[in-house]
Amino acid sequence: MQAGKRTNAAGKLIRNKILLAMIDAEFHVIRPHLEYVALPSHLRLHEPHQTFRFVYFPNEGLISLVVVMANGKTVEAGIVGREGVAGLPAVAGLSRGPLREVMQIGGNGFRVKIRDLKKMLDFTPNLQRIFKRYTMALGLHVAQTAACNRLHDIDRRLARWLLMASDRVDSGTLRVTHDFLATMLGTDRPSVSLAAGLFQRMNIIKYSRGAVKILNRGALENQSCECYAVIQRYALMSHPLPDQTP
Amino acid sequence: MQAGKRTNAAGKLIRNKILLAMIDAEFHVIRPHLEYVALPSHLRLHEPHQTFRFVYFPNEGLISLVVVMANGKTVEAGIVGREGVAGLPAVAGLSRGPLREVMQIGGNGFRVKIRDLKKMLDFTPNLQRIFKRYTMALGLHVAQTAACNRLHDIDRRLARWLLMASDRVDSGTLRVTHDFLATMLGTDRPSVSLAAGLFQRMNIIKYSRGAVKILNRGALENQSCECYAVIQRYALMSHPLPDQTP
DNA sequence: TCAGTTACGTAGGGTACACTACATAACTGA
DNA sequence: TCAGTTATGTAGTGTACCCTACGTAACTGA
Repeated sequence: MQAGKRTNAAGKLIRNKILLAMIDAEFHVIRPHLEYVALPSHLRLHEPHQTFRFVYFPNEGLISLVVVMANGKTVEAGIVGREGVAGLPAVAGLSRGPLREVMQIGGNGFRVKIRDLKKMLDFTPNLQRIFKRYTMALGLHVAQTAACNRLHDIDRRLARWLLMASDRVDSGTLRVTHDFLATMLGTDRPSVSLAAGLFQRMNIIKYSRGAVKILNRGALENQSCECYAVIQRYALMSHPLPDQTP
Repeated sequence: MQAGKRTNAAGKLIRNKILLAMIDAEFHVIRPHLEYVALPSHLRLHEPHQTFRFVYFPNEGLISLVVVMANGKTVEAGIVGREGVAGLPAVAGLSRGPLREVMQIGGNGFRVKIRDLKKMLDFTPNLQRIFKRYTMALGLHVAQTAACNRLHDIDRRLARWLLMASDRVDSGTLRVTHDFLATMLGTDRPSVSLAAGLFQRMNIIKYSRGAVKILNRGALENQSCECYAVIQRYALMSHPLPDQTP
C-alpha cells in the first residue's frame, strides 16, 4: 500500500504531491473526504475577503494567488501546482484572506470541506507538519516574488514566470494568453506582447492564441532573473518527505 | 499570575505580544530559555541563505524582512514589531531562508536558541497554534506588500510604511533616514526625499536627520493606498487570543 | 575650532513602461 | 460563409522614476 498508487473513495487517481506525501495512517483519515472536482481554466476557487469553504489539492493545472487592488489592477503573489494546496489561511485558522485564488491553467483535483479538515487535523500531526513547512515555503516564495515584481523588468519576470509555471505543470507548453500573463505580472497586455515577441524572435519560445511553447529552456533561464533559482531552491526544501509513489 | 506582568528568568519585563499571549502552563516552559538582548538599529538578526540560530521576540523596535538581490538592490517584504517574532522559517523546520532580518528601529527583546525551541514545541501545542496563525498572517501581509510594491507609487507606499511602522512601535516618531526608507521601499534615496519633502510641505510629517514625526495621521492615511487597511485587517486576525496582561 | 562624516536638497538626462488607440489575424458559431 | 469574438501586433505619447552628480546643512570628535 505504501508503494501502491493512491485513489480517493471514488477511485480517482491522486497525483497531488501533498496527498501522496502523507503517511498511510493519516491518508486513510482524509481519504473519505476527498471530492474529485474539475478545475477548468479561469475558475475562481476563492475571492478576496470571502470566507473559505474548501481546501484544494490540484492533480494538474496551476493556481494563481492574485492580489486585486481597488482600481482593478492585479498582480500575482504566488503560484500553486500539484506540489501544493490552495486555501491555506483556512488551515491556519484564518477564515478569510486578501487573495484571489484562480485557476490559471485548467486541470482536475480534490477538495475537502474546511470543516471536515479542521476536525481531522488534531489526529493528523504529520499532515500538520507538512502544512507548516509548505506554508512557510510558500511565504518565502511570495516574499521573493514581491521583490522581483519591484526590482526586475518585464522581460526577466516573464522568463521567470514561464519557467516556474512549466515546472509546476510538468510541461513545456502552457495554455495562457498575453492578457492573463499581464494580470499575473502586474503589467498591461501590450508590455507582455513586446516581451513575448522578443523571446519569440530569439527562438526561445513560440506562441499562438493562448498557447506558449518553450523551445529553449536554457536560454529562457539565462533571460530570467535570479529569483527563479531562489524560489526553486526554497520550494524544494518544503518537500523533505519521500514521495511514496513508485 | 494570569493577570500579573511577565518577566524572563533574569527579571526583564516582557512586552512582546506573542510571549504575553501564551498560556501560563506553556510560558513556564519557554521562560528559562528567554535571553534578554539589546537589538540596536541596523543589527542584522539573520542573513540570506544562512542557517538560523535564534528566534527573536522584540520588546520594542522594528524588524524588517528584506530581500537582497544580486545587484545589491533591496526591498522590504514584511515588517515585525512587538506583535510578532523573527526567525519563523526555523520554527517551521526550514533551516535557512532568502530574507535578511534587520533591525530597522532599535530596541530590546528576547531570543531563544532554535534547538531549544524545537525541543519544546511538542509540549506547547498552544504556542504552535499561535505560530501557525502568525505565520499565515505574515504571509498575507507579505503578499499584499508584494502587490503594493508593484502597483502603487512611492508617495503612497511611503505613507503606508510610516503608518505601519508607527503602529508597530506605538509611537508617532520614527528614527529612520531617507536612505533606509529607500532600502525598504525598493527605490533610491532621492525619490524618498522628494516624497517625504512633499508630505512635509503639506504639514503631514516633519523630519530631520533620521527622525520622522507624524503630525497629521489622518492626512497620512488619506495619502496611503488601501494596502495599509488591508494589512491592518489581516494582522488583527492573527491575534485572536486575549492579551493576558492587565 | 575645524575637518570629517552623515543626512538631506535638488537638478537634469535617460528610460522603462503605462495608457490609449487602432489594426490584423485566427477562431467560433449561426 | 460571414459576422462576432478573441488574441495579438504595433505605434505614439506621457510620465514616474531611476541614475548620477553635486551642493548644503547638521552633527561628531579630536
